Amino acid sequence: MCTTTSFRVIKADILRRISGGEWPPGSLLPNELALAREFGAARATVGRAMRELVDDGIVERKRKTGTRVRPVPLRQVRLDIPLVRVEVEAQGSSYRYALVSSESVPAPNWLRARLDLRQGAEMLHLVCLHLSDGHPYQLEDRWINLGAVPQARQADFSTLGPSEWLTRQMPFSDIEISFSASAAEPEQARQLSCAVGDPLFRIERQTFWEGRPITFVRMVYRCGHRLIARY
Amino acid sequence: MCTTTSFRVIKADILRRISGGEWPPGSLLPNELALAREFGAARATVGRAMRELVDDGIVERKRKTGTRVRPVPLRQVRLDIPLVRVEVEAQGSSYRYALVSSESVPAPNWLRARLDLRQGAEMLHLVCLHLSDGHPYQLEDRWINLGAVPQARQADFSTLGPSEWLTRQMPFSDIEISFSASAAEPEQARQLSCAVGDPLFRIERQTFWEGRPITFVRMVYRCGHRLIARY
DNA sequence: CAGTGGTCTAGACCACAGC
DNA sequence: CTGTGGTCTAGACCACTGA
Repeated sequence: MCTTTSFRVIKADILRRISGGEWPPGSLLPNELALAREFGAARATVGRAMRELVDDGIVERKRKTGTRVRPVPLRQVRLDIPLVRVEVEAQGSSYRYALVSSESVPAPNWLRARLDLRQGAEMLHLVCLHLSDGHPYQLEDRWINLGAVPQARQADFSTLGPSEWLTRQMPFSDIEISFSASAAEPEQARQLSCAVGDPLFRIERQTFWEGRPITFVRMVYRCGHRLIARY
Repeated sequence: MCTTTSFRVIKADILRRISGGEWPPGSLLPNELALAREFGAARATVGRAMRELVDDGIVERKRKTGTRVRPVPLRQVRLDIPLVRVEVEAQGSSYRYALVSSESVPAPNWLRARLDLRQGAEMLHLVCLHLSDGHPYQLEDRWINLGAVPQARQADFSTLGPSEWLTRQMPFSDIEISFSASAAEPEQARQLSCAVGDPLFRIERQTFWEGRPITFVRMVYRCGHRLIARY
């Protein structure tokens, strides 16, 4: 007999019994103490298995009420947001970066509304192209709040992309990200070598640090791009 | 003095010291025992704080080597994949569902390639429309493998959507999901009340259970839809 | 080999939610 | 009030990995 019982074994066994119908959706599981006795483990070990099942969206726990199988399992994906360079290199392609334009301008109104900037806030506006094996891969339209990140004035974005630069400057920021589809504008079509109006996959991301708006970026990918995840 | 030290406090303090530059990216943290002494906590408590920091992509741990701040923090999003009905209702809108078409056909070649189906595999092909406040919200193009889910023959999809039906039948399956942009085809444009060629946000999802292909679904959203997440 | 994290245990106390 | 999960502790042993 196996004397040591891993929380993984317990988790897997509980999951098996849920999938197998022994504990159908909505039903109540035995309490921690009972399970600990059954598995011959300490209560903390069962607790850890349970905590992971909660994280995975399989069960819900409430004090006094006990542990229930979720009536409908919570499906969730964990998406890694890699740097474009890493993404391209992971596909076995060569990565190249090009700065298309760079200028310092007052924030346009649409951006002020989105980032809650004061009127006339000075922004560094960059357009960058990321290439995979020499072909356009992603077009990056980047706005950096110079009031919050003044050192961006001195940065050289001709060789290092602003994403990489920013993650080094402010590695731990709060982010809102959105995924959508948009039609290629003439300038985008030119940069990405596609037709005007082509459907492009778009990611927009705005970043805050201690409540202050740091940057807004709109990334459009070459035609046909997909973001894939498993769970 | 506070006698009980929560792992949350420890986690927050370590995070603060990392963000503040005390432990810059790439640097080595003190070992668990030293931190436990410093915080006046048990080693397991520090361990739990550390485990969460690993989950959050902030630090890396290796035995013998110790704990390091990740050179570039791993950015990751956790996306909930709700049922359309829940998604619509969460926005405070009324949800309505309509079955557009339903037929049983052999799997077309493109689908056989994607799901690794044998030739002639019989599929239930459904087209469904999900409405928000009476307006088209999402068009669902669903294929169900009748060889793996024969009970789908008897199911009534005129009132209950296939997504909800399937999550009840096989709640715990393996899923591959992809996000992309596509141009509205004539039929899609008609159903979604948009123009042919309009850029549409698209989610494709294929589901397996014990290695067998269960279903493939292609969901296109009304024009302008965004999927939003924070982290 | 020695140092680190990874896990388990037994017991304790606490916090919350139903009754 | 009582039963449940949530957390902490002190100690132990194990597993990996680098020197």
